[in-house]
Amino acid sequence: MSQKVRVRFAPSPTGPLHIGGVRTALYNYLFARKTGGTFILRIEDTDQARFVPGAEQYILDSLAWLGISPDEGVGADGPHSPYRQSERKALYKQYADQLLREGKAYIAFDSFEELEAMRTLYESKGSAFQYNALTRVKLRNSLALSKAEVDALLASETPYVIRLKVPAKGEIRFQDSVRDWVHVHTSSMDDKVLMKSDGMPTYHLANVVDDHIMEITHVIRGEEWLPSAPLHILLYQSFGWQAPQFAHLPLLLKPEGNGKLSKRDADLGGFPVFPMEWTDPQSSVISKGFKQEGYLPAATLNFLAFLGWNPGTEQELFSLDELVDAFSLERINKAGAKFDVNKAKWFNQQYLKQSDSKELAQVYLPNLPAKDADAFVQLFLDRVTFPQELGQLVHEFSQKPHAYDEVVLATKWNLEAQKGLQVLAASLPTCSTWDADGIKHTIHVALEEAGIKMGKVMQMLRVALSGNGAGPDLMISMQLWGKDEVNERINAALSVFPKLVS
RNA sequence: GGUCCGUUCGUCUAGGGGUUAGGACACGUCCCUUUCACGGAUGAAACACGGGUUCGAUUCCCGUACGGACUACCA
Repeated sequence: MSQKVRVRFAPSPTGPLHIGGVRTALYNYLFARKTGGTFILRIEDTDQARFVPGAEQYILDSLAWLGISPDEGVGADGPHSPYRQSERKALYKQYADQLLREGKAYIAFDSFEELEAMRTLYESKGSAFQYNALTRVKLRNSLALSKAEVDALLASETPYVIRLKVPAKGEIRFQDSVRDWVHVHTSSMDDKVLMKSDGMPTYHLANVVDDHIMEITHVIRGEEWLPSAPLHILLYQSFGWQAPQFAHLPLLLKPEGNGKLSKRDADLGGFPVFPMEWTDPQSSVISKGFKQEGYLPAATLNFLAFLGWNPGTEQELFSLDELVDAFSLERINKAGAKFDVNKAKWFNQQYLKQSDSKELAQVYLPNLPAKDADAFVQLFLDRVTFPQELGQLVHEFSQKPHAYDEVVLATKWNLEAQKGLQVLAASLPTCSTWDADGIKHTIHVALEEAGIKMGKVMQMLRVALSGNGAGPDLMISMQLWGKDEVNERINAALSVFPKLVS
């Protein structure tokens, strides 16, 4: 297989893109970049009933936000246009007809109701109904019915589907990049519908036809597709095409308990499972998005990349380029990975700290003079997980305290502290150089002259100024508040504290 | 139920016939710091179970258990 690598991400526009889908897209992207191949986006909208307006644009926007946009496909165009399956409708019928002609598929007239009845019947007998070599002879299809009957049904425009005639005996095997050899007996597969009665192909047919036509070399998709992979192999064989290399990715599991990660888990856990915020067009319900929650694209990507893949080194922080460089299909794990918000937050923090403070200032503190904003960002950057916390922190910082830490007050407020604050109230206004060093010097000198230890006063000073017992560097904070504001706050505290404590 | 897939610290994982089973998140302790955060150090913490194969198995094989996915004219 020395041909050029072509991979595709093929979501269906049935709602917001799930974060597991984003990871699938990422792995496809990484593999394409790594191998110098092409990353294609194909929209699989063959289910007319589940179509959700806006979902396709959402997919495009999400990939763009993360910087993993397709090279070819919807939103990028390319030699195999169109890339929306609904617009390729006519194509699939030809291939289904080909199978029909060659006796590898057949027409089935069974209605939903009839099939449902079969299922309940089998269920009552404790087994599961399968449309296969054993049962098809007794059902309403072109294999069981006479030619005249079939023609009559066709003439009366009875709805029908086209089903694949799965051989009664045989074994399908393929070598998955993640799981190695997988084999399955055709007897356990059923005659899957290829063409639906509405004239649309099912996923199975459309995906195989398109992957072949679009010269896809590697199909990298979620593990939920593993059970139908043998069917797809069988289709490739039926057409006489070479099947692409498959790689079935481990599932993303819910953080608590077991099972596939769902939107419900996200709501419960208070974290997003969608890359961007999504408003359901029907219910207007809003779902959280990584973007809006304050996750940086690079952090999101890094976090996602490590859910099911690992470079084998001890490096944890990887830029997109580094991920591309380190990525390989062989290092993808087999077992499902639980989604851990803590880890996601940690990644975000790491990337946030590496961010340019001026840029953050511009985006998150747009109303402040650039110089101040930058100083604030530097003061608070170590203490936030998400950038939007910066705005909140700065807002609180610039407000006069409306409450004072009671615990600190109760334990640290005494005559010595009071005297210390009085000393500072008197000496700080004389500070000639109002910057962190100058302030520190002034405080040192004043307290030393008064014979008071720093430790006895400093936390009270912090409470007096901010109301809080803990916070960022006090000297820099004071510099940012400015001399007048600091004095006001100290004097206010001096008049309030005695009352609060008594 | 059937088919398929999986199982190393709580979580993400490295490793792979002989290791003190390594790292990261979270957690504990200590250091740094006037405080908190950051950072640094350190601790507790894992090979699901049972059989083989082997001088030796967490690693290979087979079972069992547990978990998951799929089982639609959905993808």
